[in-house]
Amino acid sequence: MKSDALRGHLDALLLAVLDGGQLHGYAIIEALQLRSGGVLDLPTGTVYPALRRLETAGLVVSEWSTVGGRQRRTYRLTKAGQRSLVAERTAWREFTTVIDGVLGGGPWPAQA
Amino acid sequence: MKSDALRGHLDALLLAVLDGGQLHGYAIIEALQLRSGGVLDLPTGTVYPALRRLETAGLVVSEWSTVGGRQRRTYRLTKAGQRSLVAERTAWREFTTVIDGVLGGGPWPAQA
DNA sequence: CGTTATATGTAGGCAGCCGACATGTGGATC
DNA sequence: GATCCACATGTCGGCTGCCTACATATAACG
Repeated sequence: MKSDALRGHLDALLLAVLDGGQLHGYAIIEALQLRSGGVLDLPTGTVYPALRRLETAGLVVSEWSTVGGRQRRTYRLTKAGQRSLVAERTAWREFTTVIDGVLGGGPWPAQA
Repeated sequence: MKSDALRGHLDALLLAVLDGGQLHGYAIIEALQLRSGGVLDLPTGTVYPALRRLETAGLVVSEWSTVGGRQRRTYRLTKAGQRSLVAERTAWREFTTVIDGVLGGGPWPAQA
């Protein structure tokens, strides 16, 4: 899958995995791999800055902890983040409907 | 719909409308509006350069004509373009499947 | 004669994602 | 006890691609 396709949908993915419970960055990457059947393998250079952006936007909050001597920054959704996730899911559905409508139609899918 | 979402899918849209028959740039924009129910309103600054790119890539060819005193550049799919469209449709299906899998799952969609 | 619809095009900018790199711990292997 | 890998976080620079704004020209309508 060409990486450009992800553009603009990354936030939705991150919010979605965090909807299943709080996770730290590394675990988020693993969760995305698992949920996507191994297709999504997002680099840290993509995920970590994205999480910071979400936190700046108030959609997630983070908390440091130490597990087995290792530093972890655990993120969880805020109320605003949950609302945003709902909006993202709706936007995604609309988006796919529109693209499907254009791609799907054979010669011409009848207008209006 | 935020325009970033389109990233990486524009080529597929253009190829798809041209699959219904040859069209000139302006008509392509109108066709996309029509097929999307008015949601897609792509600016000329997006569509025209994209068509040039597709032509450079050998996926479409263009031909000038004059209709009612107005210059038109009409594009049509090449064999490579049709093949590319098939590939784009497949990629789109895989893409939506993956994202749906991540977004859709409630708390956890059962692994592997 | 001015405005709108038709029709094409370019240049510059911005945002998002990624590649490469840097840093540090813990456990296993040799 | 040294080395290597998995775990864990982070930054910076760059590329790519879409959009805004602008420029141009004809036809039709008022």
